[in-house]
Amino acid sequence: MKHGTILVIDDNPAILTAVKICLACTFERIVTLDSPEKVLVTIAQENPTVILLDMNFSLGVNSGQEGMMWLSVIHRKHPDIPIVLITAYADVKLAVRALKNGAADFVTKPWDNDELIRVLKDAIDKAGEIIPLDQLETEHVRKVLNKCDGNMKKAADLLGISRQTLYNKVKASPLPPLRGEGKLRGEGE
Amino acid sequence: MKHGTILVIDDNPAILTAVKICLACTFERIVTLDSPEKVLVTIAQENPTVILLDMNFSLGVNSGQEGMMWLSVIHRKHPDIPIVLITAYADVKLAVRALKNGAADFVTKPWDNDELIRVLKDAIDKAGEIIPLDQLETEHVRKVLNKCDGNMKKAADLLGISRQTLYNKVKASPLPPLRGEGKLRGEGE
DNA sequence: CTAAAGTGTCAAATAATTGGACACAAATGT
DNA sequence: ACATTTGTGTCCAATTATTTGACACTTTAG
Repeated sequence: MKHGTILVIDDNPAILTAVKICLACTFERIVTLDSPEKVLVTIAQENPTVILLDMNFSLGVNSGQEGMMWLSVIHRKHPDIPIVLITAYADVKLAVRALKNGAADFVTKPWDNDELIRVLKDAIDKAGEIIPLDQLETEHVRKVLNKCDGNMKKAADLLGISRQTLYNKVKASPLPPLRGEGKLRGEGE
Repeated sequence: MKHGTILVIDDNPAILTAVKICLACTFERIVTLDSPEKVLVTIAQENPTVILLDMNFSLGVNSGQEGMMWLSVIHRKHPDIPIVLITAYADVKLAVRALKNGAADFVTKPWDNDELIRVLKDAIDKAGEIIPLDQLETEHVRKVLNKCDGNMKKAADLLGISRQTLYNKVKASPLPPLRGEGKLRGEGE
C-alpha cells in the first residue's frame, strides 16, 4: 500500500536521487526541495503526508541549527504533518532536541533503506491516529485526578468543570486504561 | 524553590553520591536505588516527582536494553511521572528510541550539573502542565478537522460526536488557542 | 479540639447534545 | 452530461449533561 506524498528536503542532489529510488515504491508521490526556503509554499501546494528534512544546509556548518530552525517553523505551522529528520552528524543532544521540538523521528546518514521506510511509515501511522473525544477526555481526566491525588475538587477546578460533573465522568468510566496489576500508586494503607 | 522528590537509579555508587550532592539543594528529598528491580515498590512508597534512570546495569552490557525495558515498565505504570534517562554510551538510536518510549529527556555521562538540573526541572514543569478540558477538546477538534480537510461529517464521525455538535464547537471557538506567531502567509491559495 | 476543606448525594434551572428533517451545493460514478 | 451520492447549513423538539446551590457527613490542618 502506498502512503501518499512525501516531501524530501536535502541540499545534496545525490541524496535526493537515492531517496527517490529508495522510496519510489512506498509513496504515491515524491516531492523534493534542495533548499528549505520555500518549504512552506511547497507544503501548501503539495500537502505532504510526511516530511523528510535534512539538518544541514550550509557547507561547513554542521551544528544542525538550520534544520532545527526549519523543523520548528514547519512544525508550528503544520503540527499534524510528521517530520522525520536526517543528518550525517550523529549527535545525541541534537537528536533529543529535535524530538522535543516535535520531530517524529531522527535518522542518521548513511541510512538503511528498510529502516528509513519503516520509520516513515511509523511516523505516518502515529500521526494518523485519531481518538474519539470522550476517550481523550477520560484519559485527561484521570491524569489530572492522579496528579491531584484524587482530590476531586482541585481536579475539577484545574479541569475547568464543576465538581459534580467530575463525579459523573469518573462514575461513567470506572476502570479505564490501566494495565498491570491491581495496586495503584498511593494505595499504601 | 525545591521540587519534591527525585528517585535516582544507578548501579554505580559513585554516581549516586555525585548526583546526591549535585541535586541536594534542588530537591526536598532524594531517594536512590542501585538496582531497578524494586523500582515499582519504591515509586509506590515515595511517589517521586521525577525519576533519573541509568540505562546500563550489567557490567559489560552497554546496549541500554535493560534501561529501556525499565523505562517502559515504569512509564506504563506511571505515565505521569517524568523519567530522565542517563547513559555513558551516547547512542543516537538509543536516545531516539528512549524518547519515543516516553522518556522525558536523555542526558549523557559525564553530565553537566547545571544542565542536569535544568533538564530535570524542565521535565517536571512539562509533566505538571494541566490544561482545562475544553481547551484540550478544542485543540483536538481542530486537529481532527484538519486531517479531514474540513469535512465535518467525517470529522464528527471520527470524534464520536454528532455533526451539529461539531458545528457548535467550531462556532464557539473561531480563532482557538493555537500557540503562535501572528500570521505566516502560506500564500497557498 | 475546632475550623476549614472535601465528600457524596440530591434537586431544579440552564445549557448542550442528539436524531431527524429540509433545501441546496459539491463531489462521484456511468 | 446527468443522475446519484455525499456533504452543508440550518432548523426543531426530545433527551442528556452541566451547573449552581444545598445538605449532612468525614478528613485534614491549625
